[in-house]
Amino acid sequence: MAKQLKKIIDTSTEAKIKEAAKKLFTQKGFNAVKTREIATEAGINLALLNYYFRSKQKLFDIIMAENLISFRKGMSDVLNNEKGDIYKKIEKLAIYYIDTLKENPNLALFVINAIHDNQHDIFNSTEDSLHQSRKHFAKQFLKEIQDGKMAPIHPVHLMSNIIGLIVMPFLAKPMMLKRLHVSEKEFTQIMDERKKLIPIWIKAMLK
Amino acid sequence: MAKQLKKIIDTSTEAKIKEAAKKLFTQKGFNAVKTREIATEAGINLALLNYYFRSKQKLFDIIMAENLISFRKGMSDVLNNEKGDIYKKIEKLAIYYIDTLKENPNLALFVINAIHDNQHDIFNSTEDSLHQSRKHFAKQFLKEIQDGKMAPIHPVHLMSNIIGLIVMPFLAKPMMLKRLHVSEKEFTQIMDERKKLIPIWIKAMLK
DNA sequence: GTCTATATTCTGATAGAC
DNA sequence: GTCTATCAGAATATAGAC
Repeated sequence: MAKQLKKIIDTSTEAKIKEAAKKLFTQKGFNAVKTREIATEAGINLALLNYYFRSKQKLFDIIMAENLISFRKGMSDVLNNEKGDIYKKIEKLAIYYIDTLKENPNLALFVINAIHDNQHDIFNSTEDSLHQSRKHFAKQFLKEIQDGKMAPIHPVHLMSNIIGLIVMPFLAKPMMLKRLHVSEKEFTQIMDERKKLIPIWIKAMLK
Repeated sequence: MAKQLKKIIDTSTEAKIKEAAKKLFTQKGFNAVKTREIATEAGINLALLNYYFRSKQKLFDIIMAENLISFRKGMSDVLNNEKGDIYKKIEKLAIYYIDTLKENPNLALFVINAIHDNQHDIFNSTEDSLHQSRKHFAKQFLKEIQDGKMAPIHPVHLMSNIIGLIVMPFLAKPMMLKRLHVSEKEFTQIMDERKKLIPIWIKAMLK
């Protein structure tokens, strides 16, 4: 009880280290971040990092897990609980991820790198909720096709298109800003536009 | 003359190092790759790496440049030289990049990471050819909108959509294969399908 | 729990023999 | 050109005082 309360309002050293590590690891990846950097960013001594987390690797694993959970949470929530049709769900997905990535654009690259990193088997965690929600979404998808409302395409196409349209602008953001002479503020506005546009686009392209 | 011939048929130590470095750097990035690893992969001694390339950094810069050139070459060629309409160009782009990424799926992640890496200013090289070709493509794009053939959207939307649809499946490939139970062969087939589908999709969504 | 000082390992690079 | 041996510095991790 007291323990739980402590955790919630934790502004302790442990929390500070984790926060600093999260910021840096998400931004630059495992190898580019040095433990001294984390310590400085957290405003603590280097030795405390190992005192609380034993090793840099263990600290990273925790950050990795938390990032992935927050990245998946939206998908699980939307696909599972929303009663809407397939395009409504896509809109909810777009809203959730675009808002998340607006706050932390580096999260996209972090997750993509994690997907390619064989060291961490991030697909191991058999999250039943997410698995089930996907099944339901897949059913809706198949029904659309059977009813002749959607062109018969492979699920890989659908998923690639949804994820691609949502995530790619954030992955290519530095290029977009420089090459197309777009300001941060404009970029944010354009991303907000996409929340409405993406479901419309998906519907149009798969008709 | 003799020198040039030598370079073309080079299977020498220098070439072996470069090949090994290219493979590893493209796969894992600069920091994750250790010089000893490159030496082992190339089947040579560690000292030879510095003998031929002076430093790890210089070696990486060469690989980086070559990767970026091969990644841009397609864009420059297509946008510049092709006389087709905007959708024909998009199809040519899709064909070029999908074929390139089929051979080296890691290239996509490498370029994305390079885009985010402030250490290497990859936008500095003022390739006039590419710049000019973009201008022409931009004109075609604007004309489509003025003629009422295309919805009036920001260029960021268009570029995000084109790049997203082409590149995202390769970025998410490990996830796609595992989660959607797709084999390597199937994946390749699906990517080939996308060459024809992407221009059609873009046309449909932007009408 | 927190710090200073230090041990230990890793890593890029070089010297010098062949 | 290629190798072995080694250096110098960086980076992770720990010992031990407070």
